[in-house]
Amino acid sequence: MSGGNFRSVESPETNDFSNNSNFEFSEYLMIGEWLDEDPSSVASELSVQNSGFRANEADDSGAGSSQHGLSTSRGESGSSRERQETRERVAFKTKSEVEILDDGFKWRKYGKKVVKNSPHPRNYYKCSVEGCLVKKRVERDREDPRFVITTYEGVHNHPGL
DNA sequence: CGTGTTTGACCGGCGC
DNA sequence: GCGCCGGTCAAACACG
Repeated sequence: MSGGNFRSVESPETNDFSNNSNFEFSEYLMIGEWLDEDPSSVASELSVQNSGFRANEADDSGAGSSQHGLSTSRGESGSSRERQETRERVAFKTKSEVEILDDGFKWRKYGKKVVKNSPHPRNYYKCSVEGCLVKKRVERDREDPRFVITTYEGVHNHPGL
């Protein structure tokens, strides 16, 4: 991996996705956008939109240019309770054969676990940027392996935006 | 040499 | 109190 940049400034290399259908239509479904204190809106808001997500198989060169709307900065209210930042959870259901979805940021895998509820393993990623405590959870749909559930947790802090 | 990936073990919370 | 489940860390390794 050597994306280097988080967004824009893609390598001049030619993206040849022949064997693997690199559908750029990447459509993601916003499963839910809820806070730790508002789990009522889970799986309630379903929106189908088109973004600049791109599915890569292994080698990727073009950094997708995506500007998430994750900016629900919520001031800390709870006195002595939990840390700060790391509450916004956004689940995306993307139709992709690969789990490596380049959202424009670099992620470092820090663990893999198999949940009993799914015959597929769940991958845990964290932003490689220091100071950025954003975490990403990637999991496959247990009934539709062709779908990938990507859950973003937290907001990016690095000056990349 | 550095970074990131990989796998297993460990831990905390919750349920029973 | 123990068992289960999910989540995280850590050491080693692979690769550029």
